[in-house]
Order: sequence, then structure tokens, then C-alpha cells
Amino acid sequence: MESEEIILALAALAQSTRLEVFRLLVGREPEGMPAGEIARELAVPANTMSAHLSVLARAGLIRSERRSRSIIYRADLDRFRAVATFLLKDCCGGRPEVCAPLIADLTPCCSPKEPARG
Amino acid sequence: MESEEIILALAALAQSTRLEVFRLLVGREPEGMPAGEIARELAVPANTMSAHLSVLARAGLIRSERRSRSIIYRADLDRFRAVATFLLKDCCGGRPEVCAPLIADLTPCCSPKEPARG
DNA sequence: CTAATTATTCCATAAATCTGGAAATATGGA
DNA sequence: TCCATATTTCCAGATTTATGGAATAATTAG
Repeated sequence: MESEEIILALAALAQSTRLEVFRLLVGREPEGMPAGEIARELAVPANTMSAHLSVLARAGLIRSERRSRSIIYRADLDRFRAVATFLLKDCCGGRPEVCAPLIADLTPCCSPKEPARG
Repeated sequence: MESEEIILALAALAQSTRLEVFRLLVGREPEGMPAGEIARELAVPANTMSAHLSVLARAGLIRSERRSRSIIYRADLDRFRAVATFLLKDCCGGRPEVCAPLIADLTPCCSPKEPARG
């Protein structure tokens, strides 16, 4: 994963509407959500939302697929994880003390080996 | 940690010079680095660099402290980790499958207090 | 084909960001 | 004091981003 892609992803999420969209789509995995419904849910005009969706898609954070008249958007969780991993490893590389508490913090929610619960 | 702060942090890192600065400062922990040396190292004019440092500082990702004529900048690793945690938990909350592979990926580099499989 | 639905592209405006020259501020030394 | 160093602030121009009205495209129903 290139630095350029990371910047694209960070920029895509660094905007309130788009961050909300991404959150919304993560919550709707794996079914996804049509563009119009996303716009309605967040009370944003359809064309404005279309521009935001395009930014998120160009950053690789969401994917679209036409289904009949609707275009269904889905969060790309693998990509999101890749971005987070890059960002953390980039700093964690020489600095385990950065990630150690983060792992500790995240582990109760979802540990690697076992299917997690709350 | 508020959404607003997250957006500020993401926007701060979503720019190539600033991402480089942050990387550089993480590598220079805990001594830090004077503003002028950062500018020289990345071949950016002092006033331009000052603007970028200001953005990173406003986002809470770096801190400054005057030492004689120099102003020493340091990465705020706790803050960085807080941003990463918020971002991950925000999505991980209902979706352990996002974080599980990430933890698995990060663990070899830096495990928490206890070995992960303990 | 025509109409309705869904979503995008085109276009213009407003706002924010990036950049760096010139001037200003802060510190320490002679 | 005056001077050099280190950094920031002021300012302006260039670029990018955000927003939404109007027009356009894609799909389906009748």
C-alpha cells in the first residue's frame, strides 16, 4: 500500500459527511445501501452525496454495484483495515509501545484466535 | 474523543509533507526535533513548514516546546493511538471481524503486557 | 415509445487549503 | 545596545474542495 493511497483514504474520511457515510455503511454490512437511501438518511442532496460517494470510492473505502435502478454501496472493510494497518505499522515499526496499548484496548472487543463477543 | 477531533487529525495526516513530518517525528522520539531541522530535512521553506507544523499541533498530533532559540517538536504518540483506537472501535464496535486480523497482524511486532495467547 | 425512478455528470459559486516572500517576534551573545 | 539565529505571522496568489441547481444517463413499468 502506497503513501499516496493512504493520503487519499485519510482525506476521504476527513470530512464529516463522508465519515458518517462510511460509519453508516460499515453498520449495513454486508447488505449495503442504495445511494438514494444514504442521501435521505443523512439529509444531503442526491448530487452532493454522489460526489462524496465518488471520493470514498476513489479512495477504495467503498464499492458500488448496480442493482436494477439502484446503485448499492458497501464498505470495503479489508481496505479500511489495510489503511489502519499501514498507518500503525508505519509508526509501530520501531515503536512497539505505540501499538501495545492499542492491541490491549482492542482485544476485548475482538481477539484474533477466538470469535469475539462484547 | 469527538468526531470533530478525529476529522482534524485525519485532515492533518492527509497531506504528504505533514505525513512525512509525523513519520519523521515518530522516529525521533523521545528527543524530538527543532522546527528548522525538520524543514531542512524535508527540503521545505521554514515558513511553509511552520504552517504545516501548526496544523499538526492544532490536531494534537505533535507538541512543541521552546528550548533556547529553537522550538522542539515531538510526536504525541498517545494522541495518535487515541485517534487510531477511535477509528477502529467506531467500526469494530459491531464488527469484530475487522479488527481481529489487524490485531493478528500487529501482535508479532508488539504484543501487550501478556503474550496474546496467554 | 412515454413516463417514472434512481443516480450521475455538468457547471458555477463559495470556502478552505497550500505555498512562499516579506516582515515581525523571541532568544542569546558581543 | 546591536547583531545573528530560529521561528512565526502577515499577506496574497494559485489550487483544491464542498455544495447544489439543472441537465443527462440508466433502468424498469405500462
